[in-house]
Amino acid sequence: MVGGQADLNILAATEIFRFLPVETVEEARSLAVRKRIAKRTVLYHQGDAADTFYVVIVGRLRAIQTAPDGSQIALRYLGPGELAGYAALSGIPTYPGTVTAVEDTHLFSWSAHTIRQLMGKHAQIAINALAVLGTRYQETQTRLRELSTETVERRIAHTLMRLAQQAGRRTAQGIEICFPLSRQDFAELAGTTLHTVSRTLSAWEKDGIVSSTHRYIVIHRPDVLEQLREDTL
Amino acid sequence: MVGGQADLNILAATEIFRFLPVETVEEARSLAVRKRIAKRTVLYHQGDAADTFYVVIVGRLRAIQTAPDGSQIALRYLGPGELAGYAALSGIPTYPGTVTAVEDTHLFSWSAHTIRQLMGKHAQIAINALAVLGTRYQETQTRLRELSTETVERRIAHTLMRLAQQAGRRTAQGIEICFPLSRQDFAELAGTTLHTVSRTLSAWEKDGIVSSTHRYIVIHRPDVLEQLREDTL
DNA sequence: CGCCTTCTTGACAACCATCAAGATGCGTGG
DNA sequence: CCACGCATCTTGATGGTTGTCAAGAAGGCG
Repeated sequence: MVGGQADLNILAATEIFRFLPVETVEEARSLAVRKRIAKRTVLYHQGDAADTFYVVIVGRLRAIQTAPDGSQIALRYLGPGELAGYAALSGIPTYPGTVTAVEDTHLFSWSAHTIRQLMGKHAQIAINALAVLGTRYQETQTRLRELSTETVERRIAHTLMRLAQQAGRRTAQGIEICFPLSRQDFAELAGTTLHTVSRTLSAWEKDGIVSSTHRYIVIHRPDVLEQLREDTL
Repeated sequence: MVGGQADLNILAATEIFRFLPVETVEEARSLAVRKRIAKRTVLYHQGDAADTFYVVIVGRLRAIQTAPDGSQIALRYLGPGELAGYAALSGIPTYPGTVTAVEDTHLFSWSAHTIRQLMGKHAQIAINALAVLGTRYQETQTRLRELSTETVERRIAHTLMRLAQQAGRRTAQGIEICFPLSRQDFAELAGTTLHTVSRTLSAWEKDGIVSSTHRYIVIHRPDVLEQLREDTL
């Protein structure tokens, strides 16, 4: 389905197809289907049958979960090399969240059946997937604890540092979150409201810790945020 | 290390060694080490090197995560057939939480190295592990959303129903949570305080929805709780 | 039987969500 | 190129949910 040496190199660098013999990556590539989706379009909906598995090549996705009453939280942002649709890997029947594109995004995709067969044939793929899920699971557990025990300000600090780690770009000014993120989006990640996020970031901006211009945030003093996280309130 | 047909049957019924040829279960068993720990003792500590993987045979474990300031939440309760120490599976260097025994507990254990070799040799084990982690990950995401968007009462209802599903026993009176759980323990699961849990359960007890006697809870009217979960507040 | 853990209930206050209104700034179309 | 409109952001005022503090009751275990 997909050809070219470049694609091979790209796939070999993704979190799920790492550490594999070239011929295995080649096999995965030969079974993959390319897909492109435009900014703000939906990749799949919460509740849909989890029949496709994706790897992000270029762009960025946002996974959210919506409650019956309409309120929602952001589960995760996904960038190049990361996998989307873990439900298809795990054999979970329906997607637990909705995934939309934050930017124009290129993907590779496989049917759930295909990717599961690949894992059965090449255990390393399953082991890679396990590493990914383990890491995400751990991160979610930590968010749960933060949400449960910490004040909003510290949670916002945590959230920002996590974003920096996942999607930060070092610049002369500090670390920039390299995709557009509104106050509302940020609030859905931190488990609070856009108002509180706005107030907190304003306060930090006064102190020179961060600055933000139209949906892009730059962290000037990661050390101060780090300290905010650690200080026993 | 471990012998006996009974052990073989037990292992073949666990979530990680399901769907395997007998000889593979046999292989896993031959590499396992038995372990017993008494009520209230620690299996491993948060931050310890994740070098051992466990499967619960009899008893019950509690996984908690502690914040630097000492506050903690319950990540999960683990019963027979469930795995403990997923970090050792995923290649995460240290345990993200502390696991203690709620009751006297029998376990099988493998070194991280051994279990990872087993997965490399038998992809189905890795795929089983993936199913387990995927399910737990999804559950944690749901808890995160609940904690983020729902009122305490609804969260307590959710928590109780989840407990019923994971460790409930049908009786003439209703569904009983089949291990001792203090108000404090419950609060750490629901992400609130023991006071709020106490108040809420008292109110429900007045309405005949639940009853509780010394760390054991019985749900008389699961339907009412279910409705509480769904009603848009 | 007594101590200690667990549980209940009340009073209070703080944190943060909600409501409200205005300011800013980007994109689009004229 | 400019201006209008809409999305986004800021800031203030208010109130509710729920955590915190306090003290006593209940019940099990040694």
